[in-house]
Amino acid sequence: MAGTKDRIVGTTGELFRRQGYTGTGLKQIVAEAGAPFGSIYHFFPGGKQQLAAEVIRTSGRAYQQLVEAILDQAPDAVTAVETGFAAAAETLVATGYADACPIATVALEVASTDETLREATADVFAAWVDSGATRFERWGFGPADARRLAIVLITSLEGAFVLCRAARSTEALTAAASAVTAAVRAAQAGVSSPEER
Amino acid sequence: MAGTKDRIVGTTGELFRRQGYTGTGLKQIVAEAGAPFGSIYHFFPGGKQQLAAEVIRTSGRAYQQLVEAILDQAPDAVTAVETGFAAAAETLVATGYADACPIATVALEVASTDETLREATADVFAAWVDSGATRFERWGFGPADARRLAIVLITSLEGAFVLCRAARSTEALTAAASAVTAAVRAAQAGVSSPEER
DNA sequence: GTCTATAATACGATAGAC
DNA sequence: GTCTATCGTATTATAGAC
Repeated sequence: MAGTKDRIVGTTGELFRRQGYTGTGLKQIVAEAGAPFGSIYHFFPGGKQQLAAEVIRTSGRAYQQLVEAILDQAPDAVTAVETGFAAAAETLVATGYADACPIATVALEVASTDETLREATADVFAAWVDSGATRFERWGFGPADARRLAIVLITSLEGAFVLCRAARSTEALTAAASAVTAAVRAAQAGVSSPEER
Repeated sequence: MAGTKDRIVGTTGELFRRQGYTGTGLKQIVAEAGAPFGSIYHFFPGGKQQLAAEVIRTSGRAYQQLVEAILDQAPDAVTAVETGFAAAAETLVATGYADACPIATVALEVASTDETLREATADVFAAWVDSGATRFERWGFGPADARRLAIVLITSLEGAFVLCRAARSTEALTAAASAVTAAVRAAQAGVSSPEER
């Protein structure tokens, strides 16, 4: 089965991840999705922008669930972080450094050019932060630390993706993971400033 | 003065930072640079790709010197990190969340679509890492830790830029800074893996 | 070298037959 | 609801006058 609309959203998500928003044409989308051109404007009367908004939210939700599945298997925060970054590195290599964050490229493109789509990316990131914070709280951190660590986790992952895709190397993911675990351990020790040791 | 070529490169850099590579047209570039259209192909026979390659390397070098100037004023690594992230946040707010990393958007766009430009972005990031590593060595870290911390610094900055520009908030930069300082302090303590405590 | 006009093509979007 | 043909307008790139 797989309805035409879902097929359009799915392939658009893959194309956005590799080529970005402005770099992906509607013609290419329908060609790769095996859909007639008119279907886009039938399902998305708002055109490319409306399609993009739905793609951002859909792929953002899917990626969140993927990461949650990995994090929820880990017994503690440090293990979760290490497993998550290792999985990200594996995916990156397996896809020829193409499949990293599904919305980062689009997020940077639209941040200063399209307010509607910027809000869509902001909503996705906010949901990711909430999801991560919930898990850090489960692992015993207070609300403030949990939120901060969730942001650290996501920013480190996003930044590493940028360097890894450019350099075609996973080194940045390894380095970033070490910083996140350092931040986690510092919070576990109850200090976000130095002192003891 | 300011030669036509330099003016084209400069405005292209500003446009790339806000709109990305595919989102910026050559017509818009010459219009904003106050240059005739033909000048682009006079100075850059290779067209948009050659112009982009030069813009990536030029703006990458400029941003590196800007960051180095900030880092070199700090007495120690932690102060340098904190000052650097604070400066980035100030710039971000002052420019309406437009001026973050000059090449990140382009780097993600071309990573899987243009091998020539991907290499240009990779070279820039590599130079940044070397520059940062040199400074961490100056602050007393061994070569391996220095390189790792430099990568941590850059990835954290890049990732925070993504979230900050999307959310129009500097919270991610603050959180990211705390992780970098945690990583720096962990390296200072001589442990990058757990054990003692 | 500077600048303009234009070619060839791709874009997003629309109209309308089926 | 599916599909095609097409409309304007963008794009990159080129040719050629000055």
